Amino acid sequence: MVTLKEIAAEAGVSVMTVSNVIHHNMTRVSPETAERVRAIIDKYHYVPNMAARSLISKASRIVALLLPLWHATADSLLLDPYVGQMVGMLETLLREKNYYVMICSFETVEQVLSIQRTWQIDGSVLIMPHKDSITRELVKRSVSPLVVIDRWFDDLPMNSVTVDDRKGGYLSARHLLEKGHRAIGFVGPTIKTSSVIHDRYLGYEDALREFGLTPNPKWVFNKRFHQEGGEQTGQEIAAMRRRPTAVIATEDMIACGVIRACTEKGMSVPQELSVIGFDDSLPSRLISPALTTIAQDVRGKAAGVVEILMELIKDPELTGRHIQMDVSLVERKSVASV
Amino acid sequence: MVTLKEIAAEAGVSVMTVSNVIHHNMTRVSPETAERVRAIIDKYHYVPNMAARSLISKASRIVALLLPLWHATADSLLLDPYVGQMVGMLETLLREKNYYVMICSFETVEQVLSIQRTWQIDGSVLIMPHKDSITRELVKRSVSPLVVIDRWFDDLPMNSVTVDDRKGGYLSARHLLEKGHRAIGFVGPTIKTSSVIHDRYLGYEDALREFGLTPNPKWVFNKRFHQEGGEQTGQEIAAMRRRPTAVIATEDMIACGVIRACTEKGMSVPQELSVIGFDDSLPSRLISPALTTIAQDVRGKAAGVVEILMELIKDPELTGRHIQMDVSLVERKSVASV
DNA sequence: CTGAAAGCGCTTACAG
DNA sequence: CTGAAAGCGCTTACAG
Repeated sequence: MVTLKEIAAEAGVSVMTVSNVIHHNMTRVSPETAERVRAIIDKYHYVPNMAARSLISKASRIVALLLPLWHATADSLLLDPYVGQMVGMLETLLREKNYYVMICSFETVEQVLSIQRTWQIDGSVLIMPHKDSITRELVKRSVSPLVVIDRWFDDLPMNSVTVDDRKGGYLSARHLLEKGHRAIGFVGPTIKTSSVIHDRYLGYEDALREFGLTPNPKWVFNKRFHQEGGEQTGQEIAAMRRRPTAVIATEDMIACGVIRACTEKGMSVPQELSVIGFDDSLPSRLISPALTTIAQDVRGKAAGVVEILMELIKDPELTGRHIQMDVSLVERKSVASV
Repeated sequence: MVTLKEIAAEAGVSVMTVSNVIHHNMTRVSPETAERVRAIIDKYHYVPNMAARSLISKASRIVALLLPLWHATADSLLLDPYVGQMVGMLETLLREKNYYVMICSFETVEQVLSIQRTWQIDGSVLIMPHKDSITRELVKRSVSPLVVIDRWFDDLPMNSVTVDDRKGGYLSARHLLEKGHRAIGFVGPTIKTSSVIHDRYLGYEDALREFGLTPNPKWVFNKRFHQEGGEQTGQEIAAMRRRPTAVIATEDMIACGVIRACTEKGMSVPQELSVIGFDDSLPSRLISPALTTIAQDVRGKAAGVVEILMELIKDPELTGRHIQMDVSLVERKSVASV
C-alpha cells in the first residue's frame, strides 16, 4: 500500500502538500507541484486509507442497512424480493454519493448501537421493521442519523419513508367492489403488532363502508405470513360453506399462496375467487394468472430515503422528515367480475 | 464516544492495561485491576474504534461481497432471488465469525481494487460473475483473498465454490428422457461467455447421447435472460410447426417465462410442454404448475465460501481450494410423461 | 503485574 | 505557496 508519505518523498514535498493536492485545495499548491504530485498519485493508483481518515473525522462514509432478524423466518430478510430490491437500490444510490454500504442483520438494539459506534457509522436505514417496540427503541437510541422505512410514529421525533398503506387497502377493496364483489376477505399477518397491516385493513374498511358494508370477521384471516400462510388460508377458504368471492392480501407472497392452494383444491382463480396482492414484487408477474396488485415505487422510496439521510448527515439536529409515497393499482388477471 | 484513555483515567491505570483487559491477556493484569477495569468498560458500553484498530493491524474485519453490475439488468443483482439468498446467508455466517459485510456493486476491476485497498478489506466474495474475462482479471489482481462463486478456471490459481452444473444439466435432461420425451429443448443465455451455462449444456448433451440423440439446434435457444427471455422463447415455441415436447431452462425465471408465454398462447403445461428449471428459487414453488427444477444447496455453498475465506485469511498464500457442491432434481408438477 | 514510548496514515490548525 | 507539529484511538514491542 502506497501512503501519502511515500508519495510525498518521491515528489520531494511534504505530506501536507500531497494531501492538499488530493483535496483539490489548489490555492495552497502551485500548479507545477500539483501536477507533479498528481502524476505520482496516478502512477501508484494511490487510494486513501479510510481507517486513518475515519479516525480523524469521526465519520466513516459507511451507511448501515439494518435488517431485523425475524424469528418466523430463520433466514435473512434478504430472501424477501422486496428487501433485495430495496437493498440493491439503496446501494446504487449511496454509491453515487460516495458512501459505502454495510448490511447488518440484528436481533437487539444493543447490537445496532455497537456497530454504529465501533464503525462510527454515518447513517443507518431500518428496513422491514418488525416489532414496533424494537423500532421505537431504535429510533430513540440510535447514535447515527436513522431513516426508517415503512413505519411512522406520530408521537416520536423520527425520520421515515412510508407508503400510503391505507390508500393501498382502499384501492384494492374498491376495485373488487366495483367489479361487483360484495363478499371480500382480508388476509395478512396479525393486525395488532404492525401499523402497516393495520392501515391497510383500515383502507379495506373504508372502501366497504362506502358501499354500506362491514368486514365479515370470518373472512378476515390473521397471523398468516408469506406463502405458507397464504396456502393455509387458501385451504380454509376452499373448505368453507360460505366463501368470500374475493380476497385482498397484504403481501404478494400471501396472495400467491392463496392462489396455489385454491387452485389445487380445484377452485379456479379468478372465476371462483378473485385475489389482489400488495407490493408488485417479482412473483406477481411470474404466476398465472398474473397477479393484480398494489404497486409501490421502490426506486422512489429508496431515493427518498437517501435524500433524507443526506440531509440528516449534514444536520443531525433535523427530525420529523416524513415522505409518504403514493400507491397505485396494477390490474392484471387475478380479478374477475361477478 | 468513550475511549480507552478515558476508561484508563477513570480506573487509574494506563491505556495499556485496559487494552490487555479487553484482549483477555489476563497474565498481564492482576485479577482485581481487571475486574475494576471491566466494570468501567461495561458501565460505558465501551466498544473499540475499528478505524484505530484497522490502522494498526492493516486489516479491517470487513468482507466485501462483490456484485457485478450487469448491463442487461439496469438494477442491482440483488433483485435476483438467488443472489438475495446467497448474500443473506453469507452475512449470517460471517457475522458469526465477527466479520462485517460490505456490499459493493461494481463495473470495473479497478473499482474493486480501490475498495479493497481503501478499506483494507480482509476478504472478498465474487457473486454471480458475469463475464469470464472480468472474473479472470479480478482473480489475478484482487488484493484481498478472493472466493469466486459459480465459476472455476483450471488454468488459474484461484479459490471457488461451484455447483456440479454438468450433472444438473444431465439430471434434468435424463428425467425428461425417462418420462418418454425425445424432443427436448434447451433455453439459456449465450453459451459462449459463461462456463456455467456451457457445463449445463454439456450435461444435457450427455443425457441425450445416452439415448442415442443429439441436440436439435432449432430447439437450443440462446441469448435469453430471465423472465423476458423465457417469455420470448415461449412465444417462439408456441409458434413453431415442430415443437419440442419439453425444454430445460438454465434458470427458474427463464422457466417461469416460458410457462407463462406458452400458457397465454393457449398451450397447457405440462401436457403440451414440460419444463424444468434450475436453482429451486422462490418462484419455483409459487407458480402453477409448481416447477420441477434442479436444486442447489445455497446454505451449503455459503458455508463453503466462508470456510475457504477463513482459511485464506489465515494463510493468504493458499490457493486452488475448490468445493464443488452436488445438485439434485426436485420433482414437482411441470413435467408430464409422453 | 504495570507503564511510557513509538507509530499506524492521515488531517487540521498554525507558522513561515 | 509550503512545511513542521500535534493528534485521532488504538496496539506493539520494550522496560521496569
